[in-house]
Amino acid sequence: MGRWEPNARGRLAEAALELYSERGYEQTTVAEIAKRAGLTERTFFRHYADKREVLFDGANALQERFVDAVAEAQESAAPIDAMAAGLQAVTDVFAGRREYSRRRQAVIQANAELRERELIKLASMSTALAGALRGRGVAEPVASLTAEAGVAVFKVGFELWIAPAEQRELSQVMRESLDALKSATASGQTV
Amino acid sequence: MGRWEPNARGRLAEAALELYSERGYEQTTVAEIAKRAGLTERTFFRHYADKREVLFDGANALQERFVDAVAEAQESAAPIDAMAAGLQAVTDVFAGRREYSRRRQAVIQANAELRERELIKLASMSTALAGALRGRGVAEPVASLTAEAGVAVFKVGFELWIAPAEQRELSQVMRESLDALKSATASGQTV
DNA sequence: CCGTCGATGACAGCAACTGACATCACCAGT
DNA sequence: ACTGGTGATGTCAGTTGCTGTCATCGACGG
Repeated sequence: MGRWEPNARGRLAEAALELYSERGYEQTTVAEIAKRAGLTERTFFRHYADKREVLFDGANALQERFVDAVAEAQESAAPIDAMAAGLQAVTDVFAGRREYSRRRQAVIQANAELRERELIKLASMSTALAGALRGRGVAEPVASLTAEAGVAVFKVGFELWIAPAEQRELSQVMRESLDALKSATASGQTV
Repeated sequence: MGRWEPNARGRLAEAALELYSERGYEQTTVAEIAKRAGLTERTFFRHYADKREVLFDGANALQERFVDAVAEAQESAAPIDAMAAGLQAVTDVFAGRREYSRRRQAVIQANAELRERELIKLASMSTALAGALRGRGVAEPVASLTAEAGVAVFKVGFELWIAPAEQRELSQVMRESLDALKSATASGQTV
């Protein structure tokens, strides 16, 4: 049985998204995913820590890109502007994947456990971003708050981008999301 | 066996926090929690949806208080200032419970599943707060972003408040956390 | 005294996840 | 060509979170 097709991970991820879409996350068993990928349940758990993780394979790459861009932003840039650079950098990870993103997000939003998992990925990003900001000399709690705010902008921007009617580019939506945050947190104005 | 001591829920919550503290969340079985509370495993699941939920009994009350305060803030107040009112209203839920909060938070931070659950509670708050802001006439995406920012301020402020050496009042820490956010999101400054 | 109702116990069962061990293809070194 | 090691997989048994179902018991109103 040492014979194996390449790309086992990818086949598992694909099979999982299909099944979660077709019959729902809870109604899908890991054994079914494994079977569709031509593998066994045990092997699924060797590739993914649990039934949720299979939907979040790209999270690491996304976080790295975000963090690196923030860390390498212009030295003179204010924290919020370093975040802006990160938000722009992250944009092209999703190039040409709007439809895929919609499918995946629909599955996630339909299930609380999956939403939990997404939130902890975002929280991990936030922690890492705060670290990057500290590396730029930003003190706490400003670093953490800026990171949280940046992740909020990403989250809201992304959701706008995958909205049914939306046509604009992700990078533009992100810019507008960031501008909305800036205006919202500027006190003494009625928006 | 219809005989039952009052406060079954409370006893379960207490037993759970104790056991999670003593031997860790994963090393504790639901059967053990139930036994310490003088009940059976089945009864545990009648009171709490799952093994995590037992630590989040107060989440509803907290959210209601936050949301109500935002909804009832001065009509003329800008969104961010309505959030400030909410943040202040929420502080006295924790009055005299700093030590308890530390114990509970230590358990949560030590386990990823529990952190996930906490994050989804905060996300629920954020959604509800955005709704309250919309009720005040705030448009999207400003409402969502303001809500997310407010929750971030709460989260960071709370963590500062339970830090080992911290002595200040929660309401004061919250104020400072909010001020830090405002300065952080004001572009064109080096902080 | 009776019937209903709410909280619980008892039991069976599913599915997520883990540990341990065997198997097989492949590859490097001899 | 033989050999030993390595990595990916299969197999199997077991624990535990969680659910459905039914029975039991005490309280309470009539």
